[in-house]
Amino acid sequence: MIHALSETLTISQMCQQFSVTPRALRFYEDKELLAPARKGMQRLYSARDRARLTLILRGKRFGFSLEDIRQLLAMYDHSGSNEAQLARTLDLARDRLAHMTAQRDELAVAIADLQIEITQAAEKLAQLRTQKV
Amino acid sequence: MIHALSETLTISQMCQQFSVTPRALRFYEDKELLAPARKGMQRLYSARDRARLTLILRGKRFGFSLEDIRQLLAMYDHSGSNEAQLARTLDLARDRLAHMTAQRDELAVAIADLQIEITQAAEKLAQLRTQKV
DNA sequence: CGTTACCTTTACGTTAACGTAAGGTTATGC
DNA sequence: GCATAACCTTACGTTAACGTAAAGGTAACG
Repeated sequence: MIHALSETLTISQMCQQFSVTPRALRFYEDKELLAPARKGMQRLYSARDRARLTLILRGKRFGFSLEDIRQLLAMYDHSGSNEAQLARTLDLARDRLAHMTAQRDELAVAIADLQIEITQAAEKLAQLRTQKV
Repeated sequence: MIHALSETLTISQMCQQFSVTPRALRFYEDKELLAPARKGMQRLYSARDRARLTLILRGKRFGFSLEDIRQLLAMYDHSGSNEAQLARTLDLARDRLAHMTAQRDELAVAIADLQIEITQAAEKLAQLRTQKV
């Protein structure tokens, strides 16, 4: 059987792949964002753990707190298979989505602004250089 | 003369307009992100200060540190009117731009992912509700 | 059998970005 | 003329997200 995707990684292998420290991974576990399996004392990270870590790091880049991310992950788990849970979780997801689209829109504006600044600065620099000649 | 845009605001007026605390404004000043004028001891914030604060808060929403933002603001000042300064500043701006466009692209992916999750969750919820009937 | 590599836990230290409390100044209303 | 509001400075406290050091277990290698 081929099980490449279900292969499990040690903590140092994870650190290499994701460019994080062991301390960070243990910290995320402590905060209940990850829950790797154990072989004796040793942590073993599954494909699911890797997927979760991807989401964790992504969330961080978007300025979410670890607590925010923990809730998001709970949603990706659709952990509440009962109706009330699922409804609450869906609300939270829609909030996040609104937040992210707002962020995307603002980011577009910021990028445009910055591009204008860059163009102007580049022109000014070109002027300074031709004047020298 | 009409000078509505050059009117100056007190710290509490600033706090209202931008939904920040006085402590935050003083903190930003301490870190050299703002430098409002003074009338005696009292801070007076100009239109330029307001523009800078807008950029500060925007930067924060994008996960930049205050130190990052301080450098960005120095760029918006095009403070180095000498060639070397301007060139360095332009490099920094292009770095930021690259970072922001990367962030935008990743955000687009994340939004798409989340939308799929939401759709699936919504369907599941609908099922749960029709089953009840 | 020792040491090297990799893992573990516990626990105190650190940085950023403010919060909060204490104590003092200035303008305004009554 | 004094209290109230709005400002100020100084300084210690707090939270998040780890860093780092200490002390120890285990498996393989020579």
